[in-house]
Amino acid sequence: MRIGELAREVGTTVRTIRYYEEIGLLAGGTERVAGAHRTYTEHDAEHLRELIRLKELLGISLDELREVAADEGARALLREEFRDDGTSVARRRRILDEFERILERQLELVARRRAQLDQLESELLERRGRVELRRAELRAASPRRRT
Amino acid sequence: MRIGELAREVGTTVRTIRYYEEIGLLAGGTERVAGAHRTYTEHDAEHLRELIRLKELLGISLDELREVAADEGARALLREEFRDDGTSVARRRRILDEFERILERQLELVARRRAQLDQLESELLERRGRVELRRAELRAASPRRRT
DNA sequence: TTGCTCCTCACGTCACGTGAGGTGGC
DNA sequence: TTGCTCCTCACGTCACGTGAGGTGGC
Repeated sequence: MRIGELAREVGTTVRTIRYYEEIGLLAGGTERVAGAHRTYTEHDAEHLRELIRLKELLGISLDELREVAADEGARALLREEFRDDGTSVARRRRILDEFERILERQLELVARRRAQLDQLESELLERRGRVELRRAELRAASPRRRT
Repeated sequence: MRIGELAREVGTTVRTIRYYEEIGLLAGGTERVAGAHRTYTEHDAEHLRELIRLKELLGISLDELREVAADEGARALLREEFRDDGTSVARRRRILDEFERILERQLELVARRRAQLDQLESELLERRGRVELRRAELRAASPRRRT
């Protein structure tokens, strides 16, 4: 797939994808000679979608995102090692530990965001409650005639 | 309160506050002669805290935030009109309608964000579940000796 | 008077947007 | 060959960060 299709598929712009490649956040698809078209796989699309979602939802900078991306890259390597028949059980246990550590970190960021969102929502709901109260007072003080 | 204290209190920077004033998002506290110190009230602090929270949590641009701010400004005016003894009951009803419309709009943005966050979380949890599964498989295949 | 905080430019930076001018594949 | 999408500069923009040089209040 070419860069335009990738952008459409993950809901971003061509410029953003090129920029992420520029700052080393995204590998430039496969290696290519200067001026040649960039090509991407469905796997690249998954990866990018993931990054954009983390950035938008968790509100982290591209620098912080780079760390997450490094985690994801490491994850891919570890996954391969895990699958290799030659890998010892002890080593496999450590790989699983590492996977969990990465996931826990992301889950904690999600939890933190959710807590903030919950508080905002409860405040908005409380305000709406007060508006309803006023409305009830108005009804009690001067009921509207039925038509 | 002066700008430094305001910044500390709402968790932002002096520069950001000045910038928001520059683009007309924030009234510059009370009117002042050029070069004089800006002063703010606790009410200004509330307002700014609100704006920053909406921006960070809902991920909206300062342009969109300006609309919300306009809503908030309108709200302050309407609130005063509501309190005025001369305001008719019918008018008060319409003011309450307006308050609710504004709150509903913000609540919907919150709901949308929450849905996205929920999906991200469920995917992370599912991944963690798969890791746990692998771990169980390892234990079954080659149990670790008790020490 | 000394510190601290404030002020106004004004240039720098991050994360892209937006052409300009040119090349590559169905 | 015509369209479309792609390419590489490179300058513009948004939302601030970061000094430079100077003034104001406890």
